[in-house]
Amino acid sequence: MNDETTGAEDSTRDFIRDIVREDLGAGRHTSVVTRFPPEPNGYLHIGHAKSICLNFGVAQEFGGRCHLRFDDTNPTREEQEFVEAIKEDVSWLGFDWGEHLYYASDYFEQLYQWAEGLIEAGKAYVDDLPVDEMRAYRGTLTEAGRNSPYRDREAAENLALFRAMRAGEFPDGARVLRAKIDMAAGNMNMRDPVLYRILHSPHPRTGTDWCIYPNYDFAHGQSDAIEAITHSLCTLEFADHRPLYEWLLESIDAPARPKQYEFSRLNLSHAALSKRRLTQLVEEGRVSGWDDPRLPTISGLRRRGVPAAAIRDFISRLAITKSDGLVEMAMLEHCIRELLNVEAPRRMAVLRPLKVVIENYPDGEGEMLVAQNHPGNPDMGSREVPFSRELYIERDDFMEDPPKKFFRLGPGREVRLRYAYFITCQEIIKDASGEVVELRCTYDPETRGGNAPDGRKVKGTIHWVSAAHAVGAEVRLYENLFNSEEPPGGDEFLADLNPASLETLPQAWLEPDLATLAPGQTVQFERLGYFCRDLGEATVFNRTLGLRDSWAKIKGKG
RNA sequence: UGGGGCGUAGCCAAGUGGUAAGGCAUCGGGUUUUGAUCCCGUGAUCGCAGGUUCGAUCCCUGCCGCCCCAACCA
Repeated sequence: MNDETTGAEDSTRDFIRDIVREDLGAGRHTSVVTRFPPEPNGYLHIGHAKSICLNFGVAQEFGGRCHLRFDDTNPTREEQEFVEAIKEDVSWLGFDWGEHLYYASDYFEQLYQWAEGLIEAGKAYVDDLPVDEMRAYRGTLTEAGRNSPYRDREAAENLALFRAMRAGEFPDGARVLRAKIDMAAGNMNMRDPVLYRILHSPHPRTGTDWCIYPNYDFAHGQSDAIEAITHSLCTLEFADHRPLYEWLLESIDAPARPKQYEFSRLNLSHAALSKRRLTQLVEEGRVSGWDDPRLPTISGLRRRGVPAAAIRDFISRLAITKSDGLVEMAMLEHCIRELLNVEAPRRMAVLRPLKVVIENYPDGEGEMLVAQNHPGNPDMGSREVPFSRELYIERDDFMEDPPKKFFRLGPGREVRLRYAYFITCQEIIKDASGEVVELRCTYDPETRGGNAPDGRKVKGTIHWVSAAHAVGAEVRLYENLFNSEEPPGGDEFLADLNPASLETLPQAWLEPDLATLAPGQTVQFERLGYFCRDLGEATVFNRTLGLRDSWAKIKGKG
């Protein structure tokens, strides 16, 4: 992988980097420490890439470090498989946490001790209210909540109860530990938030050691403090939690006082970027898995053939702000094409084959023609491509009754076969149903390589593959998974699924050189787009992205 | 009707009391053995209304709109 571009230039400026720069300059910190804190309950997607690039990027740029910390406080929905996938994805994106791999579960004992301290200080209490009751007591957005009848228990009783909770003396949901703050607070998060709940569920890392687990608010900030995180960067929806984050750090007399800053999350058009939706798509089998190439997951993009550098570049063009918007998929596509245009070697492949017989080319003979691996970059060298009497060309490159603006093959028309010869269509052969099944053409031996000695020009150049030498493959074409820029909410987003998001072409013909292409390697099929050999199925090629197609626009206009 | 956040071209955005960077998209044009690439060119009464000022997108006031919060999720 080419890691020349990290996507995080030193010139990058945004309000967070300004704060870091200012903090460092004022001597509030000697170095920056950030963290990327995923919950291992799903795969990472491109939205996470924004956070990863920000956190690791800031650390890199300011000579600090970034921790990878799993926020594994809910054993009922987290799995080891996700931990492994997340580590792989972060690494693949090009970031290194070094020795700094942590788990919130590593801090469970410390967290528990802090909770006892809170109880002793009269800042937390055990509440016996059932969930629905607690909800009713919480009030609404416009009405203050009421104090729980258990709110004024003595510290000693709370302590005994909390210890009994830990000892497993109560069933799930029987009691919780709550912070004692203010049931009338405008900020709902301050209305005596739950800190611990009973969950008789084995944890992937701590096994059955615990049956009470801290929730996000009592784990995140504390973990940040334990790791001496200086800048805790999260998305906007946590802004309301900041007062609680600070209240808790203050109340437990934390070993460090990290500061939380919020930025807007990434929204991408024509895609689903919420964990809930992605999980649903995967679990309901709407896609083939977390790494389905149509998904905006990191593993899906990788399988699709998108280079990590393109993702980093895309993220670097996004600004870190607090305004939430919807970034057009076209932006991502541009970054992918821009990178692949430079790096992808060129090859020829015919996706929807139409047979062509060169009548004046000697039967049973053949020759090797030289093709550039990248017309714009001679350093990438050239290769030889076999040519013979029978070829395949793209069906779209022939029209029986072509409009004036169509530059490709038609009855009596002459075109150039890329890196080969000029050919002229002499005859069309159709089957019983009238479908064109074969073209009989003649070639001009004088045009070998693609230029005519007499200086005559042709309007079009088309790609081809020698039938006898071609390698067969299945090619999968992908389109946006959703029709709408912004799929509707609820389960209605399923109705917006694009039925044409995957088109499988069972019998495509590739130039022989492609037989040796490594899995995951992306090349350009000339005039068609960027494709890569699938990471799993060797005979499958995935289309990363098509080339920009101005002909489609002309054609579309009629 | 409570709390928090945000409103600069179709999209992402920079910017600042002195009259609006850049990228993407779009639409024109040029080059081209990929209708690709590349190269040129193309768009803004800065949410609205008042006010302060010689002058406001930037300051003040009011209004409007959008997003988030009432899980023992994160």
